[in-house]
Parts: sequence; structure tokens; C-alpha cells
Amino acid sequence: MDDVPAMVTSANQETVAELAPLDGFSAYLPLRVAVLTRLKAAILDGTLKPGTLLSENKIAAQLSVSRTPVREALRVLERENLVTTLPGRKVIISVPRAEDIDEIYDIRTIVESAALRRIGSNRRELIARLEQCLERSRLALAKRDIRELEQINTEFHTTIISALNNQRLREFIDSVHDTAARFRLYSLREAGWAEKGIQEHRRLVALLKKGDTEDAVELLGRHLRMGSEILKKMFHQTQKPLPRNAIERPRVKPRLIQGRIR
Amino acid sequence: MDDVPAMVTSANQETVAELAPLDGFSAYLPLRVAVLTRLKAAILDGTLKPGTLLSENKIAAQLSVSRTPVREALRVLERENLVTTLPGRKVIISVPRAEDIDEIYDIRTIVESAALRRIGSNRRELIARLEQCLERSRLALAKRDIRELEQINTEFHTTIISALNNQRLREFIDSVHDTAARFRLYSLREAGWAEKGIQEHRRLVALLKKGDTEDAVELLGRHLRMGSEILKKMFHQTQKPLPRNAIERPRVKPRLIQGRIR
DNA sequence: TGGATTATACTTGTATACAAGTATCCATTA
DNA sequence: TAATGGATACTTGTATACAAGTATAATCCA
Repeated sequence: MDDVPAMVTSANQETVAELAPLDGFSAYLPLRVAVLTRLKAAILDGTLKPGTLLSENKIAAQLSVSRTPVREALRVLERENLVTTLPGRKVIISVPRAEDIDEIYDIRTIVESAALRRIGSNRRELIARLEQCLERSRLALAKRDIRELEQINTEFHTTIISALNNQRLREFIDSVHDTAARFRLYSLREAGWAEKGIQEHRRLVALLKKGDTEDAVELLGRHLRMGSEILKKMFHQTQKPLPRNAIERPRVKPRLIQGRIR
Repeated sequence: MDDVPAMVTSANQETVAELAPLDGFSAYLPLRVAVLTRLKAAILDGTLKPGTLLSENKIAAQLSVSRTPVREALRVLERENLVTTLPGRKVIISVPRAEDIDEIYDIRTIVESAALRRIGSNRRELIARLEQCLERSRLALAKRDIRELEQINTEFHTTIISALNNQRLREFIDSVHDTAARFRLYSLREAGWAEKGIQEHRRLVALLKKGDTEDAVELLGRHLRMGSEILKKMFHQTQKPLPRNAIERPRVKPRLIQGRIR
């Protein structure tokens, strides 16, 4: 065993060394993750409408899995505010409220402003990435690809936030964007909106390049405020056809516990 | 039935109308919530140490419940970054990293600064609440009650954030504070710390009363930066005795799937 | 004896079983 | 006839069963 030619041994070692490290996740995907992904996508793209009552059995049956992974996914969605558990042990798709729009845009304004003020060492690279977004927006606008435009829009803002280099915050903002995306489903986009938004993005980048940070912050504030106003207007227009009845508080009966309450 | 005296009828109706609405939550508490609460408390107070490998079976046995509610609680803790799932299907108590301290204090600085700048209509009431905190700090300091002091400290900062009137943000900041609290377990508090911190709080409130918002913001920034420095220093001092070995990535074997990967 | 192989004792992932809780509809009754 | 009281058909909460996956120790063999 020792007398194996050195070359072979060395070759073997190199082969092993060059193999990409297996992260252990690539191979195995728990069902709960698959279920979560599917449900989340369905909520965000509007397939599952706000107020819809969810049944563990039905979801499980539709995805051909058991209730266990479904429940685990529901717990996560609950924590992400995408589903809501009502008193009567019922779970529904969360129903967006107009106040959420204010919350969301306040958060974005606060965080993105801070990010603009802190663009530091990586200024050049960041601006380059923003300019890429601008270019891609131009193309998407030419193609009238609204979905793509919205995608690039979030990417633009996410790029700004990346200046803070803060993963926790980044994840939080992502979840905020998720909820924001749900609101857009309520609304048919106005024609002029995209064009104006992109123009503002362009001006923002120009200000950043000049180093006029405070002007950039102010412009960003106006930009976001406009976005929130549009969204609110569209939200109110489409309010009525919503399945509000689903979120009526169900008749509540006093509920007994099997002497448990630990 | 019709000939019942009017008074009685009316009395009955009033009785019904005056009953406080039963929210349906007060009576029933799912086990998963109880388990979550217990586990979370244990993580935050240090009973469950960072890096500890969690076993669903053991937790279930210790709390005399089945694995189902335990798993649901774990999924939520996972989403809150209090436990971490490693490749080999293992779940451990998350191990705080020094970088987390920077993230946490950056977030707090950004959000609390914004809050100070936005104190508006409810200025008086807010300042009153902050002054209550100051008073209580004084008492707690006299009693050398460190735990109470820290409680009041978070309350002071939470009060500032309440000026933003933003529930989403508020919940996020709460979770940030939770993680921050974990770091404090690593450290025996320095004697002078509390006193100096409270003094700064006092000066902050004074500036707010005078209306010197920008000075207040600046002071707050320094205050938080000091906090983060102290925490980092203490964290590094106590780094070594931590069970780092528990977070070593386990030897990874390629893992087969029962043809599933959906 | 070193190194691979197998056996064994857990652990987690998923499915299923069973006990309650809840809604609905119908019969009953005051 | 409106309200009460079941009976029935779900639904969720919780426990348990079973199939894999994983780690560790024991075993075998060149």
C-alpha cells in the first residue's frame, strides 16, 4: 500500500483538492422548505389572495405531502407576516392594510437615507452598479416589460442599502420589499409612473456622482413619498372588491382548555 | 315571553352589551407557543449556551410534550436567528459573532436617530416617558440592581423608537435587542458603565427638551458607539471559553435524496 | 495493526393516528 | 317562529410510527 507510485498519489490528492466543496445543502432539501417556497411565491404573485382561508389538509394534498411540513412552513410564514392566525385557530393570507404602506415607506426612507449618507470606500463600485440598473431599466422600458422594470427597481434600492453592509438589516428590508410587492398586485400600473421613476433614479445617481449627498437624500425622500402616494391611491381604488369578509372576526365562543395552560 | 316587564328586558340587553369582547386568545395557548417561549427565554438568559446542540427528543421529553410542537418552535427560532441549522441536519443555539455587534449598533443608531428627528406632535408625552425612565434608573442604580438597569435601558431606547409609530420596525428592533441581550451574558458589567450611561441619557433628554435635535442625535450616536465598544471589548475577553467546537462544520458526506428534490 | 466495513444506537424528516375544537344543519321546543 | 340543543362532518393540535440519514463502536481482513 505504501509503494504506490508517488505521482498517482499526488494526482489523487489533487483531484480531491480540486473538487468544489460540497456544502451539504445542495443535495438535500427538506420538504418544509419546498412547501414554504411554493406558498410564499403563491402569496407574493397573488395566486393566493388576501383573506383566503388556508386548510392544512388541502395544501398538503395539493402538494402531495403530509401536514407536518405544511405546518412548519405556515409557522414561518406567520412570523413573516404573510399569513395571519385568527382566534378560531384559522389561518388566512394576511390582508394588507393602508397603514402598512406608510410603515413600509417610512422604513425604506429611513434606511436608504442612512445608506446614501454612508456610501464610503466602495463609492465607485456602488455607483457603477446603480448605473447598470439604469441601463437595464432603459432597455426594459423600451420593451414595456413592467415586471422586469419592477424587479430592477427593487434591485436599485437594494443596491443602495448594500452600502450599509449589514446582513440583518438587508434581510429585514427584503421582507419589507416582499410585502410592498403584494400591494402592487392590487393595482394596474399607471403608464407614466415607470418613466418618471427611472428619471428620478437617474438624477439620484447624478447627484451621488457629484457628491451632493444631502440633495440625493432629499430627492430619494421625495421619490419614495411619491411611490407611497401612488400605491395608496391605487390601493384605495381597488379596496372594495377585496374579500374583506374573510377577515371578519369569527363568532367567538369561550374555548376550553384541557387543563393545560402551562 | 312578550309580556316580560320592559325593565328586565332592557336590563338583559345591557348585560350582554356590556360584556367585554372575548378575544379568543386569552383562553387557549397552543403548546408550540409555550415551547417557543420557554426555549427563547432559555436562550436569552443563557441557560442554553451558544453552540449547544439541540435534540428534539430531549427538549420534548424535558417539557413533556411531543416532538411536533418542539419542531414548530424551532422553525420560528430559526427564523429569528436564535438557533442555526447546520448542514448535517443539526440545530444549535446560534453563536454570536463580533460582527453582529456592529450590525446591531448600526441598526440602532440609524433607527433611533431617525426617531429623534421625527419627534413631533407627541413630544411632551414622549419626553415625560423618557424622564420616567431616568427616575427609575436612579432608583435602580441606588439599589445596584443591574438587571433592572438593563431592562430600563432598553425601555428608554424603545421609547425613543416608539416616536416613529411603526409596528413593523418596532418588532424588528425588539428582535435586535434580543440578540444584543445575548451578548451581555458574555460579560460581567463594568462598574462605571451604568452610571455614565444614565448620565448620557439625562443629557439626551435635556437636549430634546431644549429642541436641540441635531445635538441630541449626535450625542445618541456617541452613546451607542460607546456601548458597542464596551460590548466588543467584553466579548473578546470572554471569547475563548466558548464552546466553539460545537459550530465546527461536521464532516460532510454526500447525502442522497430519495429521488425527491422538488 | 491500520484501514475499511459492518453493526448498532441514535436523530431527524415525514406520514399517519387520534383527540379535541368548531361550524353547520336540522330537529325540537317554548 | 326564533332560539336552543344535538348530530355530523370537518379542522386543527398533539402524539406516535416508521423510514432514512448519521455517528460511533465493533469487527474483519490483508
